[in-house]
Amino acid sequence: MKYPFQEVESKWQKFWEGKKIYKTDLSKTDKKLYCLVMFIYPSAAKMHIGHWYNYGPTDSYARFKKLQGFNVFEPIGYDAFGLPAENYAIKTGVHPQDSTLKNIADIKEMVKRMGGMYDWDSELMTCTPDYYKWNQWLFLQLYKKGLAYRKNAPVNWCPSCQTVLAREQVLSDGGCERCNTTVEQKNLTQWFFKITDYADELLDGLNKIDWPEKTKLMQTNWIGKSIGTEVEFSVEGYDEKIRVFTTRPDTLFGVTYVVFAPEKEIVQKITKPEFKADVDKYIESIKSLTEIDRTSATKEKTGVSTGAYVINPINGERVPIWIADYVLATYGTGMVMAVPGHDERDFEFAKKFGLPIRKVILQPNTKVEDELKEAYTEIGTMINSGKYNGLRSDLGIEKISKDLEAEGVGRNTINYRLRDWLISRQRYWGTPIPIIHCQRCGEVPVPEDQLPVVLPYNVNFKPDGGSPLASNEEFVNVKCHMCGSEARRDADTMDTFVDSSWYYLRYLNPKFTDGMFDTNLANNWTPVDIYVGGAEHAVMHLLYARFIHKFLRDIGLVNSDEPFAKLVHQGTITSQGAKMSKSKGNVVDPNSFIESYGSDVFRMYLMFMGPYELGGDWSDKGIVGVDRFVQRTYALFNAHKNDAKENPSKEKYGLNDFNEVEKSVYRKVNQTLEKVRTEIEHFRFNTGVAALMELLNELKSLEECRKDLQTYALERFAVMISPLAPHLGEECWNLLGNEKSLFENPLCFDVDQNALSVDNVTIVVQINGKVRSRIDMQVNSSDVDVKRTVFADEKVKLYTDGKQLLKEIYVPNKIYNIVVK
RNA sequence: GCCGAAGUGGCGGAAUUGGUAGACGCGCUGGACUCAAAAUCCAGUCUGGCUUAAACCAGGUGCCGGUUCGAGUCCGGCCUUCGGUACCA
Repeated sequence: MKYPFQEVESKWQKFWEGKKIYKTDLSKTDKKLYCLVMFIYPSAAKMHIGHWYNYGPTDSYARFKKLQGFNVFEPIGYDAFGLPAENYAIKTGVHPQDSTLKNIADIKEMVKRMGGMYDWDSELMTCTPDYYKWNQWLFLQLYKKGLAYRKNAPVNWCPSCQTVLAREQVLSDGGCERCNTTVEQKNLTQWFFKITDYADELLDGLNKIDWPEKTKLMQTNWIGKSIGTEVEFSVEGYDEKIRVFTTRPDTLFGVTYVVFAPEKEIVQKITKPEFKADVDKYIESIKSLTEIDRTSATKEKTGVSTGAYVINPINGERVPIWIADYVLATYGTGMVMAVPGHDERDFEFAKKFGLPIRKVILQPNTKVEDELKEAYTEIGTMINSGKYNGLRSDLGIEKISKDLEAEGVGRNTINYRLRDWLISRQRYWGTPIPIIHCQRCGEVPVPEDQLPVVLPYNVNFKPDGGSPLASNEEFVNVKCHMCGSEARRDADTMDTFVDSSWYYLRYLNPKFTDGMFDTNLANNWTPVDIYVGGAEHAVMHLLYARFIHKFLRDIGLVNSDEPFAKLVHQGTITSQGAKMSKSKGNVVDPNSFIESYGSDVFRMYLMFMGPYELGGDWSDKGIVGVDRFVQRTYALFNAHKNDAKENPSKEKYGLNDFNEVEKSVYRKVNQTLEKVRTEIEHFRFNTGVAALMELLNELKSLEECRKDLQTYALERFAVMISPLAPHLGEECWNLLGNEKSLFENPLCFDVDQNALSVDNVTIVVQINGKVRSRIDMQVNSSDVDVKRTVFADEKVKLYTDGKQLLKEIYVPNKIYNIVVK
């Protein structure tokens, strides 16, 4: 009889739902385990393969932990605000709220069909006022502490999405993270969250969390902490002093010019009249360049002289001021000292414009008079550096830095690459920013008791350059809370990454009305024990959430430093070598597989495909293998109906109770218990499934075993397979005659360590490193016995007779290596 | 350019601290069942050599070299692919 997956799956789904087996009692914190998967972005009505790959295995992990007796909390929800819904609305006229709610309903049905053990009482969606109210409240707390502020700055503008983007949301090729359109630079007044205040802590905290090294490294690089010195130069002919940031004060004697970012205001002031025309022309010319062109490291360097000079504080030398676009206005002071001898960029620039190159660091094993063919950027001996000559340059860094500080012309400084998080968006489908702009009072926060600022349903969300909310008079026009005069609401909405920065806290009680979330529960249940999601969030969501968590801790709402104790990235499933996308037409629809094989088979196949962290290219070639495995499993249990009732097994047996076949089965069952446990524990589902397949193969000899051992084996098999194929597992368990559901009464069998021991081992005999023979010995035979047996072996004799014995290495129970000449 | 990960049969992929390379599955080949097919079951399946066959021998984990009794695993130098990053001073 074929496994009737439709019937079985819906039966157990109804059972679980009816018994509320998914429900977690959060008041019990003993053996608590918060297993979280990144919530769903409901931009389409269907769950695609990527969702299944993310949620299925994670749910299996959660179920496995539940069977082990953990009090598992596994919630799910919807990251419901965002651009795709709004773009869809622009195209079709369907309101984002309507399409989103519809999508969520469809997705929810699919998630249930998958057999996820989600706590539906904790379900949340970010687009409801009772959720986003707390985004606004969070904003106000940040605002109070000066961590939410508005400034005019050059920002990334996506002309297609018609909104600004945070820097994290611009791809490395300059494209928009959502739509790939090349972003433009614009000077706009925008809202920022001051994540940079937490830069150091975000860096240090990485040491305390169990995350993939690669992800931590990405965050480290993104934060880009750089320790250096700010050196003050005076501008010749002006009272003005300028400061440059350098990590190499040891090369200060090698400065032959300085470079300002062209957009620095001071450029206008210090440029000599006869250079003005060229300078203006240059500034104009770079305006037409895109950010990518401008910052491309492969682009040839350009720049012009201003005709002005600064004085080098270390030696009083006069060096020219140039402007060049390779100096970024937004990093450090926007001005750098140029040391062409020891900096690649400066070298290239100096070569091109004929500026002097001075060697001040001597490369070991080279001569002072050797010409520099390229910039030497490593440590060496200081030369041409006055009283510092002969000093090792890394020591020179400290020494000069100290001396500059003593002279009052320098100080130690730390710079970060990290910028503040730009959170305002000129779009409709998001959280309104709780600020009003009063003609008299200026920026006024909406009082907390007036939250939420509700997102109006009726707006013109067509993109015409401005924020859609701005055209909704009813929304925008308000009286100032301070003075009562006419005011306008801020018409921007928040980046949806604000929503996802704290949702894991809200899950604990999404109906909580006394605050953002229940602090008691949060203190007991966070940090999240295991968090699973895509690596593409490494420097976006995963950085933002850490920042917000630390802020919430600082205002006393949580007591932990980090939101996610352990992080696992699932790999990406591609299709024909490319990311699945509608535009490429390579999207694989999981539904057809669910319909022909059922969700257990599909889930298990996704796990069996390969290492979870690796993902891979989709192919359905092997799914029949998993299906066969399921069919054989079902057939086996069907042939053993009520075995557990009729022939109950003991908890444990002695190996002496068995004949050889029984011993072998008993051992294999226990080896598999051990194997499956460690594999699932480490998210190595592929080898976990393989171990169960091996066991099933071994169980071919089950009929030759005594009846109670059959029960012993089958019960354990059912329990092991149930996290991976939950419906099948329950069904098998039930077929054996067990009355209580596995997930209703979690159960986990211990490994009989005695069964893991073996009587006999095969010892491989190598001669000069080549395998020449194998001998079977009793386990832990004495070295003498092993040696005697080895040398009695015909093949060994063949290779050793008449040869000189040089060496013997015996690795007990494994290998016997003989070296002969 | 820099940083990181990975290269193993026809395919997806296994291989504790260096210790029998190719688990498990797909595919393929042969057989059983069948009037026949599908499904299922059984056997075989890294490559080459020699064999009716088995046994045996040689080679083999991207390439070149090294360490070691022994290397997919460690070290040095390359090549390729995929992620991240892009003049951050």
